[in-house]
Amino acid sequence: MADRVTIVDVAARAGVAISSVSSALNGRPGVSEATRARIVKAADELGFVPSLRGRSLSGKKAFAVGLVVHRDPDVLELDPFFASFIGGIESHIDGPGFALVLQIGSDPGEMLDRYRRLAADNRVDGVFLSELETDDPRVPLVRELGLPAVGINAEPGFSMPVVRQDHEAGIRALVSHLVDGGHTRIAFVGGPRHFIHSAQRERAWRDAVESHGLTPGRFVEGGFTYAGGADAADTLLSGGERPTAVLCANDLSAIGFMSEAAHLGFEVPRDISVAGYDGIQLGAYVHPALTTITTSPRRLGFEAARMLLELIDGRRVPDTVIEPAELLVRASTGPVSD
Amino acid sequence: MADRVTIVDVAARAGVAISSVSSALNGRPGVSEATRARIVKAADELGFVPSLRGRSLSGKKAFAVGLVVHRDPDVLELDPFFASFIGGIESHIDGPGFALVLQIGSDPGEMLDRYRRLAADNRVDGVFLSELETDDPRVPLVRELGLPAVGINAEPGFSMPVVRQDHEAGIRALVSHLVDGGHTRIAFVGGPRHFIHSAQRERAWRDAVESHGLTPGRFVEGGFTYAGGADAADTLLSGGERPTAVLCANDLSAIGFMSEAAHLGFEVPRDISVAGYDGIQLGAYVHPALTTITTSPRRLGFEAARMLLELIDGRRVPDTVIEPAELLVRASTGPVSD
DNA sequence: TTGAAAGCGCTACCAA
DNA sequence: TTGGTAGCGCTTTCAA
Repeated sequence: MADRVTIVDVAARAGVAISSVSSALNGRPGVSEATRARIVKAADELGFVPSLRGRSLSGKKAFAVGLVVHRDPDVLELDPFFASFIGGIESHIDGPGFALVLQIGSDPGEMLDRYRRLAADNRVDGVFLSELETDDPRVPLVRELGLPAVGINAEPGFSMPVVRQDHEAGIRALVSHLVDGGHTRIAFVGGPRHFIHSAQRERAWRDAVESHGLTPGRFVEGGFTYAGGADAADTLLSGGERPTAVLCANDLSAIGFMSEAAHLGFEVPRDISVAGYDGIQLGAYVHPALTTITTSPRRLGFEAARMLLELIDGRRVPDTVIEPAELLVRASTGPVSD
Repeated sequence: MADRVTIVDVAARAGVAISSVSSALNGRPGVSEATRARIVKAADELGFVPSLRGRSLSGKKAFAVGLVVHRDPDVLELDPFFASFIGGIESHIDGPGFALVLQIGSDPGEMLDRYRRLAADNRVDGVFLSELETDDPRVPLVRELGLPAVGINAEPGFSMPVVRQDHEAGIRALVSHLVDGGHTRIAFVGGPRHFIHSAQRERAWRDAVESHGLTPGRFVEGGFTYAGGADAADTLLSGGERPTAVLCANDLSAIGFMSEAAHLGFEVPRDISVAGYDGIQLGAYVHPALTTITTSPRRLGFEAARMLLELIDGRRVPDTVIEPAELLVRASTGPVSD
């Protein structure tokens, strides 16, 4: 490995001072066009790449952003969100030369410490807060740490900049689709209620059903997992008043629900319509193909990154709303048959 | 945010030179016990956290390792490997104060550039190379860049340190289990052949089947995906000589295979036994529960991290072999019935 | 417009 | 055993 080319080498080659090189290469004023051109040429010839470390040390920036995923790897295994979300983040931060520091952990206590260490080490210039919970302790923490942060899918009026994808329209469209099909008993398989996005979906379901003059059906917690969805099927399909349709808070629990329903001898959608939320690939392949509401994690990641980099630059950023999640009707929902 | 506490502050408080502080806090010799104690006390009282940047700049280390996932986020969506693998990496690097820089990308050309940039920026001190392919261009690249690297599941005798989990024993056990059940036509649904781990599994299947004096059944490419597994079912179950058992190169394609088989009117395992490879959670919940070979991505991550940090420290490390992948018999395989 | 020099926070070397 | 100091590579201020 050849010795690293430094700003000193460039300055020497261009016959100028290093400060001029710095100014020229960073597009700062105070350098004549001729000099700038000469410096750029020298830098090119030498293959100069500014040292991140030098820049960090003097500029007090890490040129990195952090994402702490608070989730057990086993549960994460089937999660459709993060891979795309991270892809979206990177598609934005790459240009400005930022990198993503990722941490995965399941211990709740330790999680806050991870943010503390990221901040103490100046490892990152800002963080993303996803899977927000009500009274999420990370919110006061990042504030205390002075760590720029962007929240994902929090409520409007949240105490930090937020990027959000509207869920209500999609759920409303789904419920309308079901009501149009003659459904009156529409149940809900929710995620853990302490998650904001979980609660949001439940509320949207209630509101949408009520807006049609109906009473919301039964609610069962499905924990966002395949097994939880299957358990919910056991519960909802055994009891007396069976729903004719069920909306699950995510696709994975909907697929678990369908599988268990089939196992119990019910046919989807003839005996019960099932819908999910997320729009994961798998939903297109299961039998019957899953009706769902398609979200845009990649887009959320991209916008979150854009906002975070602006925050880091010291600018104020308004909340961002991306295109709403959309209803995608496939084969797992249909009209009531009796 | 209060001003950062620096080594200068600690030195002032302890009434010593900063060089002594550095030595004392880094456990280097040349400091008396009394002085060391005084310095530690001062550092504690001040809440001193050494600046990563300062250390990086002067020590020429980034205190970070990199993982570039070369995969389309949509495909990654259901991948069981990376979340656990990353969890394993972190459980080791946390202590030494390293962080993980993650990049996800699907563009093959761009991927090599990512490694180049990670190296040029000195963003990381080393990288993990997973999902190795035959003649993988990353291998010469990291060598050229002088970037320490650890390979995951490559062949013995690979040109860089490797951590490996034996797959042969598990596949042999599975094939024995099938042969014991009277199966003679055992097909294989493979992953893309350019992947080393994919080719390994295929070869192990061939060897195991032949070791029982049988001829390997048909081979179909399932692309490691649910849809690919389903397509493979279409192919294998329609033709004349149907296999009585099929081994899929990963669980996801096995689950797709089972789903499509059911859809085509076949019952698993009565009409055909199906087995996967990986041991993902989902396999426990599908109907029938999937027989599979359980791998240890978390353990691979942990060992890979340990090796990489040693490499970074300039030590030579021998290849590591973790406990072999194990056969887990569930309900999707059974004796031949006719 | 240009250049010199002072940091940024740390490590490591060399003298005292 | 201690302390002083020269880097590490850059940004930024201040003179020239």
